[in-house]
Amino acid sequence: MGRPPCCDKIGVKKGPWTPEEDIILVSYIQEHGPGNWRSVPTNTGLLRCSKSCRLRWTNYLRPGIKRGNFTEQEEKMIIHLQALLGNRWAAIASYLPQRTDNDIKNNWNTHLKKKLKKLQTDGDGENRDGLSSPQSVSKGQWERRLQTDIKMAKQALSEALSLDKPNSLTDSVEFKLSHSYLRPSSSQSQSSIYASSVENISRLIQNWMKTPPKPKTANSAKTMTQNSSSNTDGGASFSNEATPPEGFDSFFSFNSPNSDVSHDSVSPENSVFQDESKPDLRNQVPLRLIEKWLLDDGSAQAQAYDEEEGLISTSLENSTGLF
DNA sequence: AACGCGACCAACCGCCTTATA
DNA sequence: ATATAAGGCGGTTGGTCGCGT
Repeated sequence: MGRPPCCDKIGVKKGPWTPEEDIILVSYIQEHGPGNWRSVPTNTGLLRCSKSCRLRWTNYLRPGIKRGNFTEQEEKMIIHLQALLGNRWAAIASYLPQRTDNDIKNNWNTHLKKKLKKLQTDGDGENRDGLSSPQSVSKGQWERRLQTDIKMAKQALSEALSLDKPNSLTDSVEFKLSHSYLRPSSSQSQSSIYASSVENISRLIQNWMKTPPKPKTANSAKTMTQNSSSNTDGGASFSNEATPPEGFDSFFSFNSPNSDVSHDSVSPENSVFQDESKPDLRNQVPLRLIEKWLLDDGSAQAQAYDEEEGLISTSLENSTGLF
């Protein structure tokens, strides 16, 4: 037979999450780690299906998520990646570690699609800035995708072959960055990571108890989220009535104001979670590969790319006309 | 003040793939 | 090998908010 049944669909709550539910979920994940979503509703008493719990975690509660407006840099990157990968939001999100696929998808549907459309009508479909028009994108899209897939496969293979011996690849900056979470310092095992976060969450709960949200409200969660999304810093997600508890502050303070898309903004703790909920970067094309590809694709005049940030900075510079 | 409308976004839905008994 | 549930993903929906009239 198959697996045991997940969660019976009877009495499953739907709709916006309340702060209480959020805290329960976060506390549980702090203790047990993400994964095994099937057991989450039963173990926490949450009247939510496992799918809903997972979604809430990955799209909202997971540490390291940056909320609020997208930067130009991010938008440009999304546009390029969308042209490259199509509507594969999860894949696109893997290159924007602080953004969720849902976020990117929403941003695309509400902003970027219009921007591109406007650009297309304004520029009469002309390619002024090196950014591919939708037509030109679809024209060579499959060819490009194939090319990318081949590169991905090659890269994955070369990494797999070189895993056992340190070499130039493993010495590279991006390798260190994307693998740093695999080598936690001896003083910081995974369990201790969770433990420290448990402290945070308990403080969070204490503070939250002091200033409980107004009971009304199917909107309390919504209020939280809306406030947080208007906060371009991202991070803490409490309404103004309930001032951000200090625990929350430290727990969700992964996003420095200028840490837009950089990999190294991922803290070790963050990485532990991201390791679970984001695609493993080892299996992704290194950013630089995509970067180079985009450079080839978008603009022949772009020569160098930013070593520090690992972004598609230079090629994207060429599409500043968009914004 | 009331209404309409569009923008925004969290959450749901349904399908597909993967894992497991 | 097969059936079935979990997990993952993209598309869509529905509630809320802000702005203009």
